[in-house]
Amino acid sequence: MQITVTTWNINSVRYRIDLVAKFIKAVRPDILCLQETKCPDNAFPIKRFRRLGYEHAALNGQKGYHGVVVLWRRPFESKTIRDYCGKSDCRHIAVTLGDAAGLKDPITLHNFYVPAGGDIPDPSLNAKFAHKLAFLDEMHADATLRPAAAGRAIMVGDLNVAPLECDVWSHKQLLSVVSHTPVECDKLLGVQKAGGWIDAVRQKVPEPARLFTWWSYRSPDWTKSDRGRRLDHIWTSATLADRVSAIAVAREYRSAERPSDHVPVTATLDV
DNA sequence: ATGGTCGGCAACCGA
Repeated sequence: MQITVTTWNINSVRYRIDLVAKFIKAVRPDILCLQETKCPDNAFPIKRFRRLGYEHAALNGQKGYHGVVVLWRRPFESKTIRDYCGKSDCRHIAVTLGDAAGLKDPITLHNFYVPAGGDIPDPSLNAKFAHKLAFLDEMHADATLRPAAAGRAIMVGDLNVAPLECDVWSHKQLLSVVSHTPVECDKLLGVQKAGGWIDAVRQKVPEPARLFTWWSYRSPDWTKSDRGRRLDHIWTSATLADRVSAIAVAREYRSAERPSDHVPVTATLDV
């Protein structure tokens, strides 16, 4: 069975619902993972997604900030929400795809929204950066994020770290910019290594090819300078790594009317 | 070197 999985930081799902619908009609992903929905569960546009073909939704939203969701055309086996750093700020949701959807060997799918970390890359001066580092430490320590032991798994999301030199427009100029500082890059790669995760995107677009998924709202013309970063990720357990047949970064959505600052990233897998 | 732009929600927070 072939499935396509999309991850997209949508920066308000209600504000950009028509753009999401346009993407769905064009790409028709089986599973859609959104971050920064900024929408409490009781206000989520569930009917619109149902009309677009997604009968099943696993929601973890709140008012105003953060929020993640997984939408699927088929039923989930189970849904799990984990809180990190003692906060219930809607940055994680996991679902299991299994029997009910015709999958003999189940797959756990994690959808993350890692804290951005503020501007100052010093945890003693900036509580938001300290929170980001602690969040990555908890991910590292989380046994449920170790598919090497637990079986088939996919991890997607806005991880808010561009870990490789070719994940940013200028490695040197971003060394002290939050999202590409060595400490957070090391921690994210540590999470990856501890779980035996394979970076599915970099498997298809290997170093040193530059690849970005986010461009700041603050640059007046993002296409001219192309000063982007790869903050959005799709990882698979080693058992699924050779099942990834394609990766697509839908860059053109950054040029949409009223765009998100992130673009959709889609993986195609034979499961 | 600095400030630049978003969305939520109604003054700033978080990004």
